[in-house]
Amino acid sequence: MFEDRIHKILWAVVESYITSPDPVGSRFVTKKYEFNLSAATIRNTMADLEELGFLQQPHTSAGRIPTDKGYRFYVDYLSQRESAADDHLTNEIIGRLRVISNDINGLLEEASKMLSTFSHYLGVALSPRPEKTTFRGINLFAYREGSIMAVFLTDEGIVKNKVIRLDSGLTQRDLNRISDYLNSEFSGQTFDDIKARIVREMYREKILCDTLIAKAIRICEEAFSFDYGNVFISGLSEVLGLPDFSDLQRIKEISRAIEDKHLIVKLLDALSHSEGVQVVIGSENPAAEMKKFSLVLSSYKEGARPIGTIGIIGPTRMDYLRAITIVDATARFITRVLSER
Amino acid sequence: MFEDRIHKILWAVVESYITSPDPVGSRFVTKKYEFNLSAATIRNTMADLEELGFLQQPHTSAGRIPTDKGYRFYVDYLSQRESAADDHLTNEIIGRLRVISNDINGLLEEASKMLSTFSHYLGVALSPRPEKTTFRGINLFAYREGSIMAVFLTDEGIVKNKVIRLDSGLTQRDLNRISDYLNSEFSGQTFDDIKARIVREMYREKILCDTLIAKAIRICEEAFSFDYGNVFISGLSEVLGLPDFSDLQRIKEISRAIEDKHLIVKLLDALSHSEGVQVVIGSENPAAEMKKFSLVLSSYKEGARPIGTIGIIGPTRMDYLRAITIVDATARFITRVLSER
DNA sequence: CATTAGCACTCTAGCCTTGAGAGTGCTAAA
DNA sequence: TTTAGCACTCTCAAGGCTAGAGTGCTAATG
Repeated sequence: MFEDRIHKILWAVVESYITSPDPVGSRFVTKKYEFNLSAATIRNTMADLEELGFLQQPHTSAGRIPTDKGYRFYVDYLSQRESAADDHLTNEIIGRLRVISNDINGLLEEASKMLSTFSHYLGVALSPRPEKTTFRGINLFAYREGSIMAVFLTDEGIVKNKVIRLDSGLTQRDLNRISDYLNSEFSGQTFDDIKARIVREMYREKILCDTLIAKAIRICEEAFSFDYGNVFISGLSEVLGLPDFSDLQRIKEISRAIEDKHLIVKLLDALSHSEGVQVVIGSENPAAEMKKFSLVLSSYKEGARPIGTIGIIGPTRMDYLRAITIVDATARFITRVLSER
Repeated sequence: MFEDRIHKILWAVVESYITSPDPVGSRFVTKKYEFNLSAATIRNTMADLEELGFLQQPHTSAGRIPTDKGYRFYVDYLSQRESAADDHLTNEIIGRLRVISNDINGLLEEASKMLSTFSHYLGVALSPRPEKTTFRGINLFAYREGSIMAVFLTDEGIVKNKVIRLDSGLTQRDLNRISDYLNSEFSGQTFDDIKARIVREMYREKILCDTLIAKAIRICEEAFSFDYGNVFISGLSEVLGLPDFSDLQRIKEISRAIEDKHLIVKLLDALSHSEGVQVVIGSENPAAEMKKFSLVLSSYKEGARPIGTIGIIGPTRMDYLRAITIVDATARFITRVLSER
């Protein structure tokens, strides 16, 4: 498995600690893993590992626990060997998700619940990043005096609505004409593309000064500027059962993270660019509030384009193998559902 | 204020306990409230109150704390005297809410946050009960093979979308005709009314057997059957700071309540029928999971019709006066916003 | 020279005791 | 009817003690 003894032992310590939250001592290692070495030798090696920054002691004369660097070693090794596909687990997840999969937000909400029930950590699912989705249709309604309600539909099956303030006496007929125009013109393009085009068009129309079209474009300008999408976070009660969250301080930290959805969105958006499942361990985390938690993330795609992110948030002492399997299976499944039409 | 000494003392105990979470003893009452009675007398009265079920002792030789019945006495008295309008608080709430108030879901989400930040308890806001809202318009899109996406707009400014499975080769033109028909036919009616009418229509159309209309009605039937609306719950981190939630057990209870939004919806829906602010204390609560918490609720209305509910969830040891003021102000404000068009 | 056995040392967690403090209930006096 | 007094009860925090686990170092071993 490993060549160096030092790696074997580090691996053993991490694995053991992940399995049960007791600091692991030298004697324990000799018993559970058969290295044919005495406790004293293990002790020396573990002292080395501590000096190298892979392990630490909660206090003198307790066993050792991994540092973030230690977990990193463990996870990197996990990733190296071909992903140990736990087919049983994968199938179970897919089986449960298959039941619903009607509209995408429902699917994502269910996915976040699934992620949490299977992992016993927090499950997170971000709806597709608005600017990456493909425009399908728009409807405009005269909503109140001076306000228009715009309702979008995207290819991904997302419905978004937005109130636009506009001081103009547009009738419902005008609005219908505008929306017909927009639908024929922009349907099938991503919002990113559309925005770029609008900027060009605006310039042209300013010169032509066609009032209706000009107004239409003004509406677009507002309508197509999006805030973040939905975030689905589940599993708080799941997490509270964990030994890692037995003290109030940590509970407060995690619950603050849950309430501050904006932070989560930014974090996940920032991190999820690379291919496949990504693991962020404790202090590797860019956000200060998250430096005590680990993230396991993956993007789901439409075709080849990654459009959104799902993942798991848990303590650094996480069952990474299981978490990676779960996240991977879920992301793949969502990707498949999105391609199936 | 009260005539009977026994009431005076009960009031004092409840108020004192609400102010700070220490069981209140007889000596403490004599000092803080000037009854010109000795501790011994207070003691006797308190023993009486315990026998009557208004107070209880956590253990022999601790002070007394109110039972749910004790709180009920306190709240009933609060309601009797004309609602002590804390104008300052009311204005502050309204001022903060005024900023947004664009679409109703945004308003409700903000309202739930406001309820929690002002009260330091959980803030809850239910979006209007779907069947009570007024239908404004519908749009149908051919979504996938065998599926139709229906998007509704209500007078209240809510957008709802629903995927309808239908194995029929309806073109987008057909769908447009159907939605035009529905819009002209049903616009301005509540979903309750519409449902009733559909049943009648269905019967007629079955006989006439006009395929398009028949299909339209089939769509309606599915489209107008709603699940619950949105629920917005905020303030978990707020609540965790409270002395009432210093032990893990209670935290788990409340977090389970937050995750089980369905329960909250059912509970609030079931309770909010009467006029004005309503207070449900601990064991008065119909749901077993909620018997340790108190609710302060009020409906918001459109015109005269109550269409949704907001409220506060907190421990039974709650600052009821403040909570009532906050809930009342918020509900009134939402009602006003909904009328302002 | 790497490995191991042995041993003294350290630190925690749990348990018990102890004493202070708070509050009660009861009785007898005012 | 109210009050003063007093013995009693119970909790909570602090201190002390022990058992247990694990370490680091040293000297012996193959």
